[in-house]
Amino acid sequence: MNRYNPKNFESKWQAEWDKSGIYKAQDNSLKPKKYILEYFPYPSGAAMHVGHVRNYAIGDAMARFNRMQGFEVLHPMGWDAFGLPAENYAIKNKVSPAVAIEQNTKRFKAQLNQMGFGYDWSREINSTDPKYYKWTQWFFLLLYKRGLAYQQESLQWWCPVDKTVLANEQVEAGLCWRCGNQVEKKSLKQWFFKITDYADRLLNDLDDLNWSEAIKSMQRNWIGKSKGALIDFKIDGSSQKIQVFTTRPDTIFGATFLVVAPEHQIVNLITADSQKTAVEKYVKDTQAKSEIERQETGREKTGVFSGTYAINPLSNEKVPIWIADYVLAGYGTGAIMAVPAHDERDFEFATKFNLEIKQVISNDDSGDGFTVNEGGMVSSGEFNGLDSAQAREKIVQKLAELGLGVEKVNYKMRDWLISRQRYWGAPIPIVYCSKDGVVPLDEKDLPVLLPEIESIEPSGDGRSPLVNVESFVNTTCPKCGGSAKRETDTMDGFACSSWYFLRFADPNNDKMPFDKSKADYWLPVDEYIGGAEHAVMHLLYARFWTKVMYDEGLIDFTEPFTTLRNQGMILAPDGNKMSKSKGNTIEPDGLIESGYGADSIRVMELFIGPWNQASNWSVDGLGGSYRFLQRVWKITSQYIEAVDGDLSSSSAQRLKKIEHKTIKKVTRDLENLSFNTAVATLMEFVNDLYKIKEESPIVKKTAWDDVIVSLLKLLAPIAPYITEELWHLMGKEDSIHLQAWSVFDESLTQDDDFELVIQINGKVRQQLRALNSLSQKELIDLALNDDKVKKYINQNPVKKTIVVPGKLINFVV
RNA sequence: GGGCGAGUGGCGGAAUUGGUAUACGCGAUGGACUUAAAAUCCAUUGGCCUUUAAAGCCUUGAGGGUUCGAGUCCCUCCUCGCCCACCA
Repeated sequence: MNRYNPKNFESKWQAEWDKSGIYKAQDNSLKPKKYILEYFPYPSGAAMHVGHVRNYAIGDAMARFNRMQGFEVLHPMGWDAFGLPAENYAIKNKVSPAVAIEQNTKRFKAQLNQMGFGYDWSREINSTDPKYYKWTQWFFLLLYKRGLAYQQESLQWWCPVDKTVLANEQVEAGLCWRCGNQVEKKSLKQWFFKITDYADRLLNDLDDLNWSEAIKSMQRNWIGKSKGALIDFKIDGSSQKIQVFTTRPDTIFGATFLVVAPEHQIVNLITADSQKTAVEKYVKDTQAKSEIERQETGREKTGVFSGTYAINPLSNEKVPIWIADYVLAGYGTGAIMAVPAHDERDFEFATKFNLEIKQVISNDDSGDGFTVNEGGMVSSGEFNGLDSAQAREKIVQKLAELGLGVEKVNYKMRDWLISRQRYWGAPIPIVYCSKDGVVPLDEKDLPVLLPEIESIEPSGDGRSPLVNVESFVNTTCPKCGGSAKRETDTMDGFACSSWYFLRFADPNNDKMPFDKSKADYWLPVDEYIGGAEHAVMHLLYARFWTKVMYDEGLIDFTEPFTTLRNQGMILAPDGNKMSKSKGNTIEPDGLIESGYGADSIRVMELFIGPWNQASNWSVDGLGGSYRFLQRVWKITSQYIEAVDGDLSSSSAQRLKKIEHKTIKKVTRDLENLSFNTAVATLMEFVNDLYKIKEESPIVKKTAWDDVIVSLLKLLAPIAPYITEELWHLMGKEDSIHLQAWSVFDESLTQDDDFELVIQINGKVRQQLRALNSLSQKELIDLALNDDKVKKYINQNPVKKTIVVPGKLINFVV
């Protein structure tokens, strides 16, 4: 047989697997199902590098392992092709996005195929296909129908580089999540999805998900639920009032001033003439500050006195009203009651501007009192002596009686802004009629096709390039039949990815987005694999849509992804993130071309370290993976070519034993996603086989049959090509990937004896072989008769003897 | 500042319920094969330690504790990574 040369057979098997359709998932299977999904990729201009590949290598190993274990596996792939990355690539390269997407998907698909990933390509979807986005538009109408899509004019995040608005989730520390440039605020009329209606459910249902705590806490943090109260402060000498939100109504007697955000509408009203110039200047200065500046931490507090006072509703004290940008206009009511004695920020502000600081909670270890969170109420009138937690309720009760306060739950999460002033997205299925106003389209009018146009560059005037396409804009009103204009904004790409996992269950349905029975069979996704970067975007949106679909009765489950797996990043050998701009990407294509083959890369991706930890790519390490596969090739071909003969029964027994031990260990490792140790175990297995072969040469059709079959099967999920090739060289029929997983016999994994470790005072001093059948007393006698042990005990009396059966003895002397 | 996670050889990393620390791989060194190289195969490879051997001692970020026994459990501290960050 030839030497191991992956070039000789990898593309052959790709074609063969494709032809025989071995990865097709059956909708009506009697087997238990397993839906394994990797995030569907953006087919951007940059090809996939070995970092991206890891994601798919993990999913593919899981899919193959589960298939061999008897599950009906759905492992599909598609393209998240709408959105800025694809569009920007198209603009930069002066091609139409549609053409760019076609080229890039082709390239990505070829890369996935050459890596040997087993997808059910009969279910391939593309979010830019009208057959797909028809249903994305259908979901828009569903949300509209359910009162969850609405239009509103307000200040929005605007990216001046990408020339579109962005959702809250898509702005990271004042920067656009896509291009990394500073965003601005711009007032525009926009479409929103009312995700805030689902805030509580999105929060509560997290508890039962098998997701990492990191991602769950990111979502909890993002939803940002806090319980508190709305409290009205009358403005002194006016009938007007200021409403504040606080989580600590118990501290109200310590509220020595109010602070309102500079953007608050009431600012003009409360500004006294004497302070007019100062306030106007402050408000203007604030506007000039970038979002980044405003969000800088450790920044010194700034603010200005309005010149007016409010009345504390319980203490009836006159408290000054200040204007400061440390209060955010968009959260709560945009105004706070400041309690400097018990809030660090208020304390800092009060100290700087010499405002009164009044302690209202104290406890025994309180010191100066300013750090006390909970304790007994002081200086709080009738509430003195109460515990702060109790006072919280009593005070809200009292305020409610006075008609000045009410309990309130607040969320940091805002509604999801989904309009984009860009060309490359699914058109929003809405028309504006001079007679009927805003009119949603009928389902029969879907899809609203995205017209092919020449200039797709956004103008930056807050309108999408589609406004210039008259044939698109001018239409008729579905209600009155009169002339109407289409909405020209397109939907956020995240709308497309909020339901794609359902489409895979029924990808070619042209009557419905999916058939309910198919969705209920395949969904929820059992294993969802991808990076952590989607924690508060895609993963929150998809959960929201799923709940809406459940409420509409389209599906019977409320969470889309039962288990979420965030794989660790593969970094460049220098430890940096791989990126095209840094020029440090390593693509699989070249490695395959130079002879390593896809299997070596796959072994390396999984062997490099725990699947959920970041690792640096190593070219030397890849050589090690290749050598391992070569040894597998060699030992298998020696077995195939061997001449029949005899094998000593002790060698046969040894083979059997290591085979079953290996099956046991690898099975457990794959169940636990411990791919790196599974590979290590297989390497040890092969090393052992070499040793045994050395002692007694391989003979055919004896103990070696099962051993080699098991070796190939155990390796198949990780290295599908070499195992398939060797499987067929052995003369086997069908694909190895459709075979049943090897099972181990527990009794065959047991040894007759074990290495007894003998410790004296906790230090290992001797190791002896001991039979499993020995009693504790016999073990102790065995140990005490050993010369070395005798030497260490040195005739001292043994105070204590600890025997761990099957493992060790510790003598305390 | 808050949350989550992690610190083990020259490097990536391994270690069921506390029970032989350093599996497996890389790198390195020596050897076999070869005219030579590559490839392959074999051996060695935590530190004190410098040629070998024996013996000993030390070693899982630092310090303490529990225990017959701690990488693993508890306390204090240090460092790094990721996420969030003036959310009242």
